[in-house]
Formats: sequence, structure tokens, C-alpha cells
Amino acid sequence: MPEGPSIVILREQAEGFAGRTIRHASGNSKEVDYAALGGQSIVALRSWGKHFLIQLQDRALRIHLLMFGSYRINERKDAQPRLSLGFDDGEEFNFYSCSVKTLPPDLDAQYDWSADVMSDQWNARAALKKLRARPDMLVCDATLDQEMFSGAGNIFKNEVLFRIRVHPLSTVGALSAAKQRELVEQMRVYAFDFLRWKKAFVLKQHWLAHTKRICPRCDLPFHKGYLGKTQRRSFFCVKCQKQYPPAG
DNA sequence: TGGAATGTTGGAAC
DNA sequence: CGTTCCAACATTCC
Repeated sequence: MPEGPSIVILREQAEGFAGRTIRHASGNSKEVDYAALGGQSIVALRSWGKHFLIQLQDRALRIHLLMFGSYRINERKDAQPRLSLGFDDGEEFNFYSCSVKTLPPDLDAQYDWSADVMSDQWNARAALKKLRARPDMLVCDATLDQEMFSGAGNIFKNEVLFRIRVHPLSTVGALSAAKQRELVEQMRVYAFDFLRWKKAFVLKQHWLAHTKRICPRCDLPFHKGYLGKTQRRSFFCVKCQKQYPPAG
């Protein structure tokens, strides 16, 4: 379900709840004081990377869908909701198998919006600076770092590294300044490609590397490995994606 | 059909 | 005390 663009879609689908008053809250999360939510209005619905944020009057709720989380608007799944918000006229907003945390209400004080690859406030220069501050980091880990590229996930990693022809085991500091810039730029470009394709239900069709077995550029087999500190699966072409510095 | 996956956290281990 | 590792969580798909 969730990389940043999917959370933007969630936020857009949930827009109608902004300004509404919660009449009843329930769920199986231990992190939520359900009784305290009733009567509070939704001040804003926001997102930061993979975080979906429900700002109320005296607190905010942070929903993270992790790998398997899901939600329904004015519908229910055949499962116990982690969080269920009920509104007038029988409308409801349900979340399943996700992580819910309660936060103080002032989200601007808690989030650096400029790190979110989906945000209007995205700051490529700041991301580049954070990237360059970590020269020993592998690019397969950097592309998943939520402080640098909030909202980027494993699909981003594989697709962007393939696009910019960089091997996942390259170190950040070994990339040229131009390659580092290209990496930051393409994370943002791919974010909106992902969003557009996801909305059109054609995201997978556009994968060039992620889950693929053959390189679409040279027809050689892709390599697959669980690389870096993150140990997430990487798909890459050793001919088309250069390793910096050269291995060996 | 068992295993793996668009992810993160918290606590143990070192 | 910092870091690193690993289990845990939980759903869907092949």
C-alpha cells in the first residue's frame, strides 16, 4: 500500500472529512484515547512522507500503514479496525492493521515538510546537503532514508537508481556532484510519476527494474540482492548501472 | 501453499 | 553508551 504517493492519494480521498466533527471513535489501537476524540473537529488532514496526519483540536493522530495497512472511507472491511472515526450521517473513516500514534497538535513544530518528496515545500538543495553529509552511506540506503527523502520506499530506490544508472552499492561520496544532484532530482521526478501512474492503476506496468528479471536496456539478467543496512531487495543491472567507486 | 513483500519500531545483544 | 541486529507486527498475493 504505502509509499509517499499512496499517502497523498489517501489524503486527497479523505479531504471531505476536513472541518467535520468526530462523533464517535473506536478501534483496537492501544495508542489512542478514543473517548477524547469524540466532539473534536478535524482541523487539517496532512501528510509527511508515509505519515498520514489527522490534526484535531488538542492533538494529532499519526497513521502509518507500514507494509499491510489499509483504509476505507464510508465502507468497512471484514476485519477489526485499528481506528474507526464516525461522523454525522453515518459517514466513517476506518483504518486497518496500521500503526497509530497520538501527537501534540502543532504539526509544523514536529515535521520538516521540506524533506517530503511529495510536498510543495520540498527542498532539493536541503536534500542534497543531507546527502553529501553522508559520504560513506550506500546509495541503496540513502534512497530509503526518511530524513533525506521522506516518502521514498523500495520501489523508488530500485527505479531511481536504474534511471540514473547507478549501482545500489555505490557510496554517496563517490558519486560526482552532478550524479548526486541527479539522484535528488530524480527522486522528486519519480515521486510524481509514481503518483500519476498509481492514480491510473498502471504503476506496475511502468516498473523498469523493481521485481524485474531482465534489464530493459541491454536484455541481460538483472541481479537481485538484499543490500545495505536496510537489507531491502535491490534489482539492478551490473552492465547499465555503474558502481562508484568501482568494486574490487 | 508457504514464503515473501511498497515498512518501522523497540528491545536485546554486543 | 552507541550501534547493530533481530523479532514482531499483519495482509495479500503468487
